[in-house]
Amino acid sequence: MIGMSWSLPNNYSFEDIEREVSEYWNKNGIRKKVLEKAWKEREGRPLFTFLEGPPTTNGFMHAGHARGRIYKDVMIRLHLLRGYRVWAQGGWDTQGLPVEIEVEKKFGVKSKREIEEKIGVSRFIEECKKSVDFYINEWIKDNERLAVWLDYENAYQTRHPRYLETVWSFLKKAHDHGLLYRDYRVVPRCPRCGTALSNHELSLGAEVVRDPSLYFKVKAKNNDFYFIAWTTTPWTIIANRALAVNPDAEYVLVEIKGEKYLIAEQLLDSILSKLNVSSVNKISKFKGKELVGMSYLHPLAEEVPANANCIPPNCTVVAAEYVTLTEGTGIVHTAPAHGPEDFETGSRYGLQVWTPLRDNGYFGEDAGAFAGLWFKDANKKVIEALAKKGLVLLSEEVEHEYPHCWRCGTPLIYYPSAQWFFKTTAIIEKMRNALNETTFRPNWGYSRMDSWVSSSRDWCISRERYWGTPLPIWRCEKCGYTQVFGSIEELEKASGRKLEDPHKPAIDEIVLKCPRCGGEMRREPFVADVWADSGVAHTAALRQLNLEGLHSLIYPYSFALEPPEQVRGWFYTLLITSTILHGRSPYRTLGMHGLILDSQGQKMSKSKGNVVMARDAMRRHGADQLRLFMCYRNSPWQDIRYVDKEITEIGGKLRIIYNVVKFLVSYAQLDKWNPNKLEEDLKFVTLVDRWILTKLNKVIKESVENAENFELHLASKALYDFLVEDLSHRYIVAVRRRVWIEEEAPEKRATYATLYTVLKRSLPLMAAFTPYHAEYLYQAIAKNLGFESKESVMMEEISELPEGVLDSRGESIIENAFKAVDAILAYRASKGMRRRMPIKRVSLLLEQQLTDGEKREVAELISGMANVTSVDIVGEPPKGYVSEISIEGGSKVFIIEESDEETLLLGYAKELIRRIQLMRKEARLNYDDFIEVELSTPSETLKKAIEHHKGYIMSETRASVLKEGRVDSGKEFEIDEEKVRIQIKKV
RNA sequence: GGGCCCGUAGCUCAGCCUGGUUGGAGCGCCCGGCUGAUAACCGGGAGGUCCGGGGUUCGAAUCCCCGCGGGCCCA
Repeated sequence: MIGMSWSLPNNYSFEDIEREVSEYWNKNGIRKKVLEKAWKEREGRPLFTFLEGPPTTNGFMHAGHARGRIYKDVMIRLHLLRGYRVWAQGGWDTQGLPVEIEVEKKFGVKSKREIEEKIGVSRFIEECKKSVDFYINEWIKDNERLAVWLDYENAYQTRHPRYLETVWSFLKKAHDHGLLYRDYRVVPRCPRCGTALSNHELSLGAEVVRDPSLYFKVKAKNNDFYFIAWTTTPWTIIANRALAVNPDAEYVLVEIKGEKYLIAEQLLDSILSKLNVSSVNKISKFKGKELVGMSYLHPLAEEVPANANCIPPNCTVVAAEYVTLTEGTGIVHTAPAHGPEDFETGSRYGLQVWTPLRDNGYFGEDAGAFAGLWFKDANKKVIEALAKKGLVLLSEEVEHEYPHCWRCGTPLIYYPSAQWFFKTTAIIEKMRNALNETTFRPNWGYSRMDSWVSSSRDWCISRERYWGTPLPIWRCEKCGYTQVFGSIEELEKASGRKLEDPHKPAIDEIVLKCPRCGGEMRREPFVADVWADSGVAHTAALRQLNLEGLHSLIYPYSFALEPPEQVRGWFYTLLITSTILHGRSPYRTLGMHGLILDSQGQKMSKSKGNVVMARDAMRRHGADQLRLFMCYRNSPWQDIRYVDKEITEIGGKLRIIYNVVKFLVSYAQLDKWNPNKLEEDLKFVTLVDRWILTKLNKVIKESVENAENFELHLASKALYDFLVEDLSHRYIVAVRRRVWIEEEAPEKRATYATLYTVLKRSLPLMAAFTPYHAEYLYQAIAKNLGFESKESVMMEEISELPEGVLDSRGESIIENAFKAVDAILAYRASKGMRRRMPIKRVSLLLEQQLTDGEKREVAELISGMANVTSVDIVGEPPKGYVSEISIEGGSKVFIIEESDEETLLLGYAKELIRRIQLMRKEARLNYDDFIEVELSTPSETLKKAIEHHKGYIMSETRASVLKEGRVDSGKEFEIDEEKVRIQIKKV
């Protein structure tokens, strides 16, 4: 346990660290302070304004959400640390079907009728509000745990009156420009939810399903042949009103088994092979347009009364360009009520838009034999009825994509109804121009979004539901005159009523008098598509706070970040509304991030049950490990597999960094070193110190620049690999002998000063990625070494990036020295020599010219790291040597002499030291405890080693007494088959 | 049918934009070593038709074209 101490115990625990930091932040309101300072005290600084894509408040945060939020936070922190003036308002998507469905589940109701009859609209809406409150609260908890620093206190909520007013002003402006219209149209509809869906919602819920693939015969009227039509939705045949052909295609009349069939020539072979018919007699041939106008007998005339007496143009052949010859028969069964294209054809030819299907998905009484059936269940009955009359040519099944409700999974139907539309098609070019101002990360996002925008269709913005932004549209029942209100105030003025809450049901009570005919005007009974809610965030978020005055400063937002599916969702609706309200793109840079897959590479989904919740991931790994994993593992825009082992592995870097800090703090404390005389101490730096300081500069620059380009994988790799590989594995290994010196030494001061400098400058950058660890280590250094720290590492600034390389010469010398060390170690390994056994003499030929002092330093470094008794730095190859190893350019290592008796004895002395150290560790002695050592060995070699190196052994092991004698307790070891028994005792 | 992304060691991925010495890292595996911050680490090894095929070039994992496979999206 750490407690609020900023201590550095031996048993590293990320749980303890994160708990303590979390308490510290909460107790002192650090998040709020940092964000406030970054806005209020940085006037005139470069701006970074972030637009939060509001999470829907209908469930908990899962790993995929967490990934996006981590990146958002890293970008925000980075800009905070870089000294930007930062705007980071939170936001919540609080209305719409997703919220309603959550509440429906709670009540166990499944249809709109049940909501209205069992619960009542008013109570249902109250429950929606409560549910939203609950989930916002839970999300904030997870966000705080994840250390996502947004301003939650001032977060926008789409349900707020001043927020949803902006949806109204958008609609009003659209209406003023003639871009809002009511139309009777065939739209995708969820029969369960009882509402129409927009086209972009349609694409959210496509599923592969098995459906009938029915080839059926339609008897020509006053003729002896059959049209062959194909469908995967036999239930729509009930509402059939025409057969469509491609006017330019060729059709043939063929005879099979005594019957005559009409079919597209190009598709004849594929049909014949399905029927197992090898050859046929082609009777005659027609162009599609020659068939137009021919009448047929409705295939379900007997079963459905309304189909019995079709009057042309109903039940005739019509022409349609969209009829393709890639599948089916080239003759498309057309039901104007159940397909958008069918509807268009229907209105061109004046076909009846007729259906006995009700909008709840069940057939009504007028469906005759099919009355009361669920539309999907009617498939089977229709096929049976046709079969009975011999009208089925071929009935099989096919796997294909069919649209389903993206929230409840019910198969959708196309259904005619009156809806409100925004004329997106009229502003496509404006939107594309606006989009030109936006940069994408990665930049292929641009072409993706541009092509989506280019193919825009009009946006069905009305939903027949309860909990949402009410459409502010009043329409006269008598004359159809329409009025759209752009604000609550406007509506209040017109109605003379105060509106406490602009939601349903209160708002529906407002009835206005028609200014044109004096009739009664009632509100159109719709709420707005939720995508319109979040889609006005660029303006509504400030309006909610009564901060419209800041709009010109904050808008267009610097940055937003979401998964690429938002190209057709939020990014898209933001662009639409922004183009209408302000004539430009609402965001300067858009980032996109990839998915989280499960460990098998499968997409996470509720149905598969493989979803990882954010809080579970954090319970297991902590926030920082998860954050680092997300940043380090892969580029932000590629998918990542969630694998526990890999999170732990990458997270392990944090432990190493912890230990680096512990190394500095524990030795500096022993030496009572502090950074008061930092400048002075830095004057003592040697080559290896300069090497790490130079690298530090490079790395900070590289990391920050990559992060600013949203290449967080490169940014985090640069920083964390530097800290782990260069600082911990190289630098500390190289210099640790210095801190073991127990007297005042300039190189020791230099080491502390260097380590301190590297950490002090790395930790603020680290705070962007792993804020808990950065804060803890920052405070730990401050409290234990005593420097004047900021209240939080997040208040530090990385405002200036170092320019260029400070010391390339020193850098290359040290790099070569390290290579020489590696080469000697490799040589040793190839000879089967133990590391502890010293090599007698080595010469290093370096390309660079070194001063005597530098030579001494490099020699010492190599001697220590590679365990060589004597190292010479030379200018030309030595006369005699055992082995020559090239390292880089012209630099070479020469092994002059491997060993002699003296090094052998020294080696044995080191073996003994090692074993004594091990015993010290096992006895849990402190670094500065003194011991008495007693040894006994029959080995002459070991005895000699002890004799020759007594002082060395004693000083290395902090022994005040070292003697040979009879030892019967302690521990026995074997060194090269020589036995030795050692006993230690604390003094 | 169209658009976008991806295909490099057993696994996860860098490198590709701006072509150039024997193509890298981490993990895993085998062998050896080391361990007074570091249940850490160090050295060596095995393991690759850089998806395939064409082209450009003195030279292609990298640029171009055509395929194949996987993913996302649209139709």
